[in-house]
Amino acid sequence: MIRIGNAAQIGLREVIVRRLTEAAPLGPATVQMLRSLEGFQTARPRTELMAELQTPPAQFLVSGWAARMRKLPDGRRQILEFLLPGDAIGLSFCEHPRALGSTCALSSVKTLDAAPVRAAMTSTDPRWRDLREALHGAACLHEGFLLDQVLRLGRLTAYERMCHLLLELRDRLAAVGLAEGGSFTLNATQEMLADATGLSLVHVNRVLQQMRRDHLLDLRGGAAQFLDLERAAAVCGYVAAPRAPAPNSAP
Amino acid sequence: MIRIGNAAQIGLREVIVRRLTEAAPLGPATVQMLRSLEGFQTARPRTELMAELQTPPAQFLVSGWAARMRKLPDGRRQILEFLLPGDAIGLSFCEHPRALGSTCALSSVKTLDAAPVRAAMTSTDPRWRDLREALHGAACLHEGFLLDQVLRLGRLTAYERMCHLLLELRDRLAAVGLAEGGSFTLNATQEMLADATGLSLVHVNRVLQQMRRDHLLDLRGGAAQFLDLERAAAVCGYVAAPRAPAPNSAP
DNA sequence: CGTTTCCTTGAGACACTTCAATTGCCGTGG
DNA sequence: CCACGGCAATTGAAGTGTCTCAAGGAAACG
Repeated sequence: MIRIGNAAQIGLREVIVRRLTEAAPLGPATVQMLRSLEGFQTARPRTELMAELQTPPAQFLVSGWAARMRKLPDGRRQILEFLLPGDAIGLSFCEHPRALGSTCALSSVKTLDAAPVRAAMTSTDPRWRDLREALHGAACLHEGFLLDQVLRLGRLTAYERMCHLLLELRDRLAAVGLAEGGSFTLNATQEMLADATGLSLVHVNRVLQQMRRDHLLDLRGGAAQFLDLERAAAVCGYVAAPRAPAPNSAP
Repeated sequence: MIRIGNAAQIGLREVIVRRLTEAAPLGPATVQMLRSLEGFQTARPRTELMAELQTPPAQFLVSGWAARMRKLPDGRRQILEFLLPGDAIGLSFCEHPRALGSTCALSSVKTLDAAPVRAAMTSTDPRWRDLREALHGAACLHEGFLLDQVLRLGRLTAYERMCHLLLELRDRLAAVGLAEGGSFTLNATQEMLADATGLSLVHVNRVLQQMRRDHLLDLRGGAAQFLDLERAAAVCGYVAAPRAPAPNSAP
């Protein structure tokens, strides 16, 4: 990790606000606080952001992709979950450092120090009540994604798995303004997709080609585009995570 | 669900105390409170304890096994996680009801109302600080089990998966005094094991037989017994979850 | 430009699934 | 008491989804 200068990176903070707003509404004071966070860092691809069992320095991922993963002694790897811009690293409500997997940068990554947010989270200051609610909500969404991952790996075919995963990534990116319709930037190699879906690299390649032939997904370089989101969702039984809790949604 | 009379079921509450104590030490007042919980209910096998997306009445599972699961329209099912005696149902820190899966009884099940615990959890009363810590710790363990499940489904072979899962179940049961050495009661059919490991029923049967032939696991009826816990752990790369946080363990 | 990383393709092997049928085990009811 | 039905465990045989091994091409990078 290398400290970088205070360049014009105000825009990067916006993903944090968007990410938390989808979990619960934020007051102006909180938004102001998030927008004034300081302490950027960068990390190169394939470097470890946070080792297993380590007490984590709280950070927000503001640019690039990362992943929590576990490795087996014989070299097998499993990506437990992807971390996208706006996601927190080491900011769980669990203060116990547990073997929750090591966190690695998948692409070039920028992070922002989240110490003030951690402080607000553990305090009982009524000023940050909205923030705590939002972090709570975000943790719930997070757990939902983990359950989706279990379902994918356990009961979906390779084709369905890939489709389901890419739809989830698209949704999460769209929530912070990083996807336009079916289009988004895929900051991961096919090998990483393999480690996430529990498939072999070769098979991932074949599945992606099949999706292309089916006119479901167009993927060239890092640019992914779903050609028909509804059909894609139908193919793999994908249901979007509940977003910003609509007021008065339930009677 | 049927209310049952106030029979002599004080012993059942003990699993709750044990389960929480392994996460964080509890003061006498808290133990007293847990031991005086009221409101037993029973549920028959294969009945739904809690529907998806529903606001849950907080409960403790005190006897029998349950599971959180998701179902696909075509009949495929995936068990997301097992719920064992001492585990909480609908007592997460997430108050948002989200599609976290429906909860079903796998065997005959007894539950205990946890409303007082939920109240203590959401309050800031310093009396229940230890309880909140323990619930926190339990939530961390819980997340760890979910990550283990992802690793199993993604990167372990059928044989390893089964071994890994059964070792986890043994450990969790041992933590509340329901396993003696390698022996424990398996409150699940082979079909349920299949739904948990993402395998077919037939293959589960064959894997279990192979484990028996390897003198790794003896399984007849509901009685399971690991013949060599260390060898079993080595076979599948199992590492036990960190238990009761040993005081002064880290410098 | 050379080197590395990533993607692509082919062919054979095997882990696991599906289908189908049998067995043993209860609890029920005649 | 035995016949019955349902559920769980077991077994066999055939099919297939996915993996491994091996190699070639294409793009990215210094």
